[in-house]
Amino acid sequence: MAASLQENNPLETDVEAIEHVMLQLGWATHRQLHQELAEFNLTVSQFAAMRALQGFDEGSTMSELAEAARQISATMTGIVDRLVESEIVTRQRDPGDRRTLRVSLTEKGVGLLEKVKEKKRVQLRQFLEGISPTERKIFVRVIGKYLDVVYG
Amino acid sequence: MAASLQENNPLETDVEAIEHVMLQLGWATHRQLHQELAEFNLTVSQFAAMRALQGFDEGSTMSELAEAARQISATMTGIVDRLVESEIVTRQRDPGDRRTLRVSLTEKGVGLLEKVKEKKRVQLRQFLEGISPTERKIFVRVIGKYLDVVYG
DNA sequence: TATTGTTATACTCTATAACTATA
DNA sequence: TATAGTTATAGAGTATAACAATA
Repeated sequence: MAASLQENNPLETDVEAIEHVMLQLGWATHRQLHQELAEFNLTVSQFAAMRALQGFDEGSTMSELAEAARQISATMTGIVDRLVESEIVTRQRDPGDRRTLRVSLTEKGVGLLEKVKEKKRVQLRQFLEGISPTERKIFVRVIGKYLDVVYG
Repeated sequence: MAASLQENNPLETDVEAIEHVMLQLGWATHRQLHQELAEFNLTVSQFAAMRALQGFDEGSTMSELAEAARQISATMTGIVDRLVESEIVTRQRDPGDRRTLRVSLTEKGVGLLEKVKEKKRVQLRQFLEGISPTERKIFVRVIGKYLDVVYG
């Protein structure tokens, strides 16, 4: 029955194929990144926070940062504690509203982030060289749509 | 300078675009899954272990399971402890070699895994309906190549 | 002695609830 | 009173190193 459903419904065949490949991708990506970041004494959550901070030129508040990195603020407090300890970010009171904190990447943080990203780019170049320009364009567009639908 | 490099080198432009989108995808996927699994009282690592167990009809040893789920065995011991506690898997001595353990999904475990996967399929169908069959085929093939290159 | 797996330890992440300081 | 953020607490994941049981 499942077989005949699939024969008559190519969408459903693709759903199963993509379900498997996306779950595989998600976990493999996470574990791989976890191990690569260990060489830099970083965790995946810390790296996500560092990436999120790139988007804020004037420094981010704790709440903005938590939202951008998909965490709650209590969790982000601990993550930033350790990034401050490692001198990767600074956390300073906003003079205008002393309840608010401004978190910014230090020079060291910016450099470290760039180093990690360059390492990832090496893998990506190898991957992209194996697919055609058309496939590349479609891939980027389709991943964008995936993000919209699943996390939009 | 970076701009002129990119103008003359479409590959490098794609590297930057895909670097961003893949890191975004990796973290968003992880956090989303973490939150969705909480409703089932599961963690992402437990779910990865459950998925890995599907591939073993006769039950998996701890070392096989650890490798399939990309963990070391000491970590897997703790994960399986909690899956046994929740009656999602069983862990039994192999009579032929009493050093070895055989881990298998219970009926409850199989059912729970199917429930989670069906929930993910609902999102996937919505996504796939928004892209053409050609794009789907390319997407599956390209993701497969990505997995080969990056985690090969 | 070699292999299979667990235990001990230390640290990080995570969510919830209660709390402090400032507005 | 409302807002921004931290602290306290409890549980889970992770790697390393030392250990026990079996072959």
